[in-house]
Amino acid sequence: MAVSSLMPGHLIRRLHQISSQVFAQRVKEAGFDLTPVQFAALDSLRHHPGIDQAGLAEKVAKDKATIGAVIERLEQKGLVERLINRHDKRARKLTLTEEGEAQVLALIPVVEALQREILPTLSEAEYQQFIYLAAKASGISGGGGEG
Amino acid sequence: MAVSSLMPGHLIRRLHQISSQVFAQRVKEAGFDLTPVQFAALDSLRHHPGIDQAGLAEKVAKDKATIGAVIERLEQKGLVERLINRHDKRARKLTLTEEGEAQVLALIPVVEALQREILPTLSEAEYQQFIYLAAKASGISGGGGEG
DNA sequence: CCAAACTAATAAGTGTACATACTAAATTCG
DNA sequence: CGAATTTAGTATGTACACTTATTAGTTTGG
Repeated sequence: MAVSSLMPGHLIRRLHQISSQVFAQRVKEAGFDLTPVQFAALDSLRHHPGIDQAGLAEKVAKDKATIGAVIERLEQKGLVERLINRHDKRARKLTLTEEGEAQVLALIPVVEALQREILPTLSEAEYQQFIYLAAKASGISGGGGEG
Repeated sequence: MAVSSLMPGHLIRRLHQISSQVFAQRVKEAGFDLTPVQFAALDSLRHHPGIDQAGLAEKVAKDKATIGAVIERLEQKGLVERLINRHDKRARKLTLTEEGEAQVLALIPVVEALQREILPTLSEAEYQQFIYLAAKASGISGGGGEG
């Protein structure tokens, strides 16, 4: 078989695709129109109201140019408000609109439920092991604490 | 912390980013200019010369529209040749050029070596476990065979 | 044989994702 | 205070990744 097939890089790309597809399908079925990144941004915003784009970019581990585009679309959908910070006119304070908050709250159980479907062939023990390894590898939790 | 942070979907996205970045850096250092997908396509082509775009799309688990664009770029770089199939004028037979084959062969050890760097914080046992779980979850190898 | 169904590839449109370059504003330092 | 640096955000360009629609060619069925 091709050299690359069993390598982490290739496997991760495949999982990323599967994950995106499951997410898109379930969210659409639930009657919403949000991508994984848009949901992550909204969820992060719910926990950090008033954060600026650079701060949000760091929270969701994305480029600031990417986040700019994501926020742009969320603003157009009326889910996020962008206000210039009085104390720093370069920065924009981001907050969820009522509609934005309503959509995140409605989607949280949907998103939680679909996680298991991303890895349907893993047993429960394997699923937990995967989360542990992926979290450790991605630096989110190297062995306990939270950031 | 944000609801989404410890979910497979989010973790997989982070790993995908890390993977892409490590790949880009190491390949660039080695003096080449190929993305992960371009490498995967070339490697697959090495194993299946004369395949058409739809077939290649299936091999690397990508959309045929995506593969069309990837092949387009590889053709422009002179790494792939695209010839209309005599027996089916809709299809294009893909083959590596000499330069294309040379680049894949030169990159294989580089790509193999960088895999470990994608997951540097995992122990060797954890690394093997991750590959096993990811392969099982992505349907590439549920416990042995090849696809 | 020819219309209908199917298939390979391209085209167009949306959404990440990142690098680089640029503008504007804030901070630092002499 | 004013120049140099840093920072926040936007703009541009490249590269995936997928959906839907279209074009061109092939196969099938009546």
